[in-house]
Amino acid sequence: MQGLKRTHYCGLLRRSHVGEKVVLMGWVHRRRDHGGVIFIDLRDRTGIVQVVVSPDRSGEAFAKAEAVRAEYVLAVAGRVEARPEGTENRNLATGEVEVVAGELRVLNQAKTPPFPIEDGVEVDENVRLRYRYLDLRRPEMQQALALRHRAAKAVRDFLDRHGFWEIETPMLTRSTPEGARDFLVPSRLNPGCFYALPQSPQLYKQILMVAGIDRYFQIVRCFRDEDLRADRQPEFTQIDIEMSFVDVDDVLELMEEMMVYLFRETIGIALSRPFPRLSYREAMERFGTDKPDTRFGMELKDVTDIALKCGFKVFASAAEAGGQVKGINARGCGNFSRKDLEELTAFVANYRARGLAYLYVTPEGVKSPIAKFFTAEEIKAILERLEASPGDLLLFVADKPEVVAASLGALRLHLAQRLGLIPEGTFNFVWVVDFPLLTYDEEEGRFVAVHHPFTSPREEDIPLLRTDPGRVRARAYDLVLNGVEVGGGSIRIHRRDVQEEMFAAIGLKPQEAREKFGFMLEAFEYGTPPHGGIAFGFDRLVMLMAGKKTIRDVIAFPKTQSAAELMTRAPSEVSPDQLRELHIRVHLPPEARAARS
RNA sequence: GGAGCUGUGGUGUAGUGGUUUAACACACCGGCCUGUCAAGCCGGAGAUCGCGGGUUCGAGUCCCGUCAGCUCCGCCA
Repeated sequence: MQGLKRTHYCGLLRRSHVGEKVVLMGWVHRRRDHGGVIFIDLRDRTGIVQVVVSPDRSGEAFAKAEAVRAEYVLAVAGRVEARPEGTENRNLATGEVEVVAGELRVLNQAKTPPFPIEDGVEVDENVRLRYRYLDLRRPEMQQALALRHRAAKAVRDFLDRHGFWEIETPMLTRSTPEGARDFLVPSRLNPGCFYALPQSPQLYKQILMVAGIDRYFQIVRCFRDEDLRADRQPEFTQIDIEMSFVDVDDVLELMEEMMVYLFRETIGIALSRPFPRLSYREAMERFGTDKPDTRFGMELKDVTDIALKCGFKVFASAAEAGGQVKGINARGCGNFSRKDLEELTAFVANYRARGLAYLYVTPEGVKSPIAKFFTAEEIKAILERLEASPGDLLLFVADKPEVVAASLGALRLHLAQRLGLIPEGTFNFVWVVDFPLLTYDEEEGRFVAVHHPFTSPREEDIPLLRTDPGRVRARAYDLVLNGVEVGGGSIRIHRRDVQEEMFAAIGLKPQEAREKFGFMLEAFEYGTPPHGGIAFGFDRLVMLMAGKKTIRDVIAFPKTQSAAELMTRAPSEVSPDQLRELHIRVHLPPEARAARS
């Protein structure tokens, strides 16, 4: 830096610094050349301060400033002065002062950036990711990363204070059945064998409980080779936690405390405890999802009983076939057009709903093509059930329960967004508890674990494992924030016999179980404490705290939907030598081969 | 695997139900300018419209395919 040493950060200069000689280092945010005087907004991660370069103060600095361009890296030595009366800038934290340059050095030049380095830009994400180092210069991105850092720090501080040890677990692990697709890593020293990157440190953290660690946590990268979403990346970060000698309430209470601490320390939000709890069943019934957004109403209402006896065949037959008919009240949407309804119908079709029935509620009664199929009493009952009043629009789906829940649950969110019903800046936590332990997978033709195969069933439901697996309730819990699943965990099975029953219930033969999880079963024979834990999606938490819509905005170097990293252009092909060493031969399908050439 | 949206100078957009020098703003370059802070004024350069094919006398515009980004379904214990 040509002998200069930075004394202050740009964004932190205040009136109290007036008169001080300072040396600043930073990037040229903007240059305003008035011919006789040049203003340079100098930016570092703390913010911006105005540097004044005048030929009256330093002819040499002025000459250099004339050649300076956006994003040049400068060192500026000068004096902090109060801005002349009337030239203060209230939009700037440093707006009361300016630095009058005595000396200016260009530490580096810069090409013109491909997009402006400022907040609120709507640049193609392609371009942002390709030039991520420029994207990350934008103040809002830096604030997001700073928040992420503070959040991690708060979590570490809290857990440390509560006796948790942060212990690292392997990244090169064994591939296990169940769950997401694994990322595999070939082993050079063991030809034909592969490691898997961890989907989570699940097994290790339970083993740590067997090892008597008592309280463990880790802020840890996890990998799942599945398709991406706004809140899903192939590698993501979990706050992974496990505790011994605890039951559900112990975990939930401590984790609530942690959330309260986290939100207060990072974004100054006071959360109130305890967080509400909903059973899985109630969540599905009222919101059509196991991760309900409770920031607004418009809950699903069941009218299956009315539908069963009504003359509308679509409703009646769905109800008779063991399905459901449910509706939501889109309040004040009586002005929706034919076209609006077509759009909504297309929307629910995404969730395999075959149609969307509607009733306009007017002062004169209901208006709807299906109204004629209902008696006056039935209409009255429906209006009461949905708490309808004139001007409302009632929307119904009749189908299998899963389809009704998925489509109306999504429609509820969609309408709320469209109608602006979702209050910004509020944080509604809710625990969802009493998940089913198992669910039947049609494709696999067997029961699969809803959570994971180490989740403990409720004690009283253990006998059902053999007789009626679908009815077994799990000692599992999810933490949901504003409709986003931010965490989930369970009390684990700590007895070998129960674990074996569980494996049997998911159709894992004893021999397979021994092959895949033998180490675990063996460990469980050596004195395993009752234990349980939870893992939080750290990216999702930070996303919500930062008010972002995608976790990409709180990850320094995220991947695109096709799992590519546009800056380094990963993934890439590797050399034949590398493959040979790993004993791997690539066999591409014909269409991929065509695309390469 | 599937559905939808987007793709036009560096960036963001406009672009007639088909034909001219493809328009605008910002950025960029040059000039002027001593108090601006989205500085201002004057001038200039810069896009064959993601890519490929088709229809047509003629395609940024229509059709088909493909690629990329995004949102969603499936998938994600």
